[in-house]
Amino acid sequence: MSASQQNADVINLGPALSLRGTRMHFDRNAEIFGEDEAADYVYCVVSGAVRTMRFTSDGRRQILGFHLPGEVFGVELGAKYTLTAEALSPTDLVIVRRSLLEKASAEDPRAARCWLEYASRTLDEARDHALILGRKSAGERVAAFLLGISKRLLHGTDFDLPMSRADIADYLGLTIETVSRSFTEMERQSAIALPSSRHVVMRNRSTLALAAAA
Amino acid sequence: MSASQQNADVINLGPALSLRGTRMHFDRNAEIFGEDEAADYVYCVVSGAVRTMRFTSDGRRQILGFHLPGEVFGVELGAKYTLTAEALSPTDLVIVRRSLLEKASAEDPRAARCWLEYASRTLDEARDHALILGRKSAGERVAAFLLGISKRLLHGTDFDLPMSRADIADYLGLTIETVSRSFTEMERQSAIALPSSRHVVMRNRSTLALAAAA
DNA sequence: CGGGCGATTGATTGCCTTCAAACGTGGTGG
DNA sequence: CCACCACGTTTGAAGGCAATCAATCGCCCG
Repeated sequence: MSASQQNADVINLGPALSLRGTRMHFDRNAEIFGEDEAADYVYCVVSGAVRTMRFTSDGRRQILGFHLPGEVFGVELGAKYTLTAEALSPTDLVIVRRSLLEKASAEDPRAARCWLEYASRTLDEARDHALILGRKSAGERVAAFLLGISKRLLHGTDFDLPMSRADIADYLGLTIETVSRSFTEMERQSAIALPSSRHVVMRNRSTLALAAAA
Repeated sequence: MSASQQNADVINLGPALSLRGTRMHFDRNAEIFGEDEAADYVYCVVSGAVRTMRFTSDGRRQILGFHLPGEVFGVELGAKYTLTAEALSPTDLVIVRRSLLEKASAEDPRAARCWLEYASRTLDEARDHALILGRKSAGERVAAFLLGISKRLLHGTDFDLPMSRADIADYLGLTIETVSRSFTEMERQSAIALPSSRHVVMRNRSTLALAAAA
């Protein structure tokens, strides 16, 4: 499948930072780590997908990010995780002790740089997310979401969404129904096609980009 | 005024990371740095206050954070700033070359740790902000904002807001009118008093905490 | 005293949520 | 093998919360 079989149990944080780890499996909806747990590991998705999220005291959920195959997550800078991670579907991960990452960074400035760049990207994404949540309409949010996701897992013209409408809604600060209606509307505009609810065909990227108004 | 006069031109990123810098002044609404500029400096507010923000292509503004006296901002991990910073009022800052910070971190692991902890806090705040923007009502947002701000600049029972209703609105993803109505409502509930539009008296913190529903 | 800007308040609109029902699909057990 | 059930999704109708439009107020400064 993958070009490099030897990368099976290796996390790649950049050109100068590869770490050998352990393979683990998580069932759908299984918790990978929880808020306030010691942040002793970093993770890389091999197959499946992951959501990270935070909750209000009365149980409302905000999804902060999705993590797709090849992507790293759980790299916290503080001592504890400040969010919760769950598997969206049956998921294989590589986990690496955080201490190994810190050791590598201490020894090699280039490795430390990779780590910083990773953190930088995370922060940048959080800021874009705030812009979407604070200042965009429902249609714009969904369009932006589709563009962002498609950039990460598009092969050819179409792809499968690894998450439900409920997950998308909790990521975009909307309801399931509004997400569904927005999908239908994008389809009506021929920006996408939806042969099934999880399968998205990109029909007109520029229409989508226009609708995202980023 | 301040307890320690000798700290005048020093940025304090933590117990093990103090750096001597240069004092600078910015007028109200002056740009301190802009998106895509080289992130060559880090900043600390001496007096006044600062907003950091990002824009949509059609000009809508999302304020990402406010920075009050004693607080550090502009510590980017990547090569360029990914946001814009402006002075809320006539503001004095201490600026330090980023290279000095990097040098200190390379030489002293404790200094590097301070830097990490700073970045960690920034990311944590961004996540809380996403939760507020995505999943809270107008009243909850304003209550959470007042609690957060008061924790940072409360002396006794009251404080002065350094920012306008428009700034608060763009921070909370609301309109000026909605922010104003929420303030009035909090006042009606005796959670706060507003002798003038910028001056807030904390009357009942627990009412506010209840309204914030965090 | 007049002008300008920010804040408040009121009236109305509209977008998204809520409530409700139907649809489709995948899985299970009869 | 098919019927049935559970769950996720879609669609429809109604309601509500915040946005928009608009007018007034208050304050600072000229």
